[in-house]
Amino acid sequence: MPELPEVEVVRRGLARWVADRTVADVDVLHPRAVRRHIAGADDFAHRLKGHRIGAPSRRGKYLWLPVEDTGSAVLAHLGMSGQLLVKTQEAPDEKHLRIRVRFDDSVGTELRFVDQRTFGGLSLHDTTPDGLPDVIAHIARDPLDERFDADAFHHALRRSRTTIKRALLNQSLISGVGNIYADEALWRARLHYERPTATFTRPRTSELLGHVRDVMNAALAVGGTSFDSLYVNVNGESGYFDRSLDAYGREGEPCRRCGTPMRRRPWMNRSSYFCPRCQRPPRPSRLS
DNA sequence: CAGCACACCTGAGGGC
DNA sequence: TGCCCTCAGGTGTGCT
Repeated sequence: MPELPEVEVVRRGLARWVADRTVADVDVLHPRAVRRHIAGADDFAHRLKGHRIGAPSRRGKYLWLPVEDTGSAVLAHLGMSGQLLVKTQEAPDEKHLRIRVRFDDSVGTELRFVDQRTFGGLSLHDTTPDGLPDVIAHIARDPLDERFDADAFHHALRRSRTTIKRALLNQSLISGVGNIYADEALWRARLHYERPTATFTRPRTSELLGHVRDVMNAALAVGGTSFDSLYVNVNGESGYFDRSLDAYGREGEPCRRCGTPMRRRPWMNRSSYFCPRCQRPPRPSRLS
């Protein structure tokens, strides 16, 4: 599942292989891939055709490509299985090819949006004065953004009657963290996923944020190393990062700190992985 | 209004 | 062999 580091590597690939090229033609092969573009597939294609693509940006798991001279941008979310691939025009279509973008140049490559489970998609939106697509104005800055507001995040934790993993996955408080990196950061911070946030001290919040950044930077470092070689990461063919995970998916395997078998618990229609010894559950609270 | 459940998808994998 | 069930999970929506 693409989370922030994966999306950032895709963004870098787009900056290298797609920015500054002019769109010749767009094929939407599956309507669901543009479902967030309310005006429909034909409108999406028409509004891109003939326009030059600017430098890609990212916030959390969203990335966008400015469409020059239009005040709009192509917003992309990869969902759970989406990939943005740069392929030669001769390459055979992928089984789950949803959108193809051809360019008006002689480079010989095209941009493809491929998505098996169709949770992701592309859409065109007006941009706010600071260049952000209007529909993601509610998405918080991510922890790798130098303007991420750690104080605001901490105060939101204090204010909320929620638990820490819910807060980490709440993209309006902190963006870019998904189920995998949430479990990883909580394991590193020795925090149980159901710990209430209202009592977090500032040092505890800071330490957790540090672990979130560390685990993301580690993934980014791995993904960033091979990104120059080909289109390896922008096309995702080698899969997502070879993550060396300490918590996620390790049910029954020994905790890498204390050796206690890791556990998996159903949680919000997904799973939480944790060490029952390092990450003690909070005492039941009478606060409702 | 905050918090939470649920719909949306498809393919892999396990049980029988 | 094949059918059915479960699981994977980010986001927007709608309900309490």
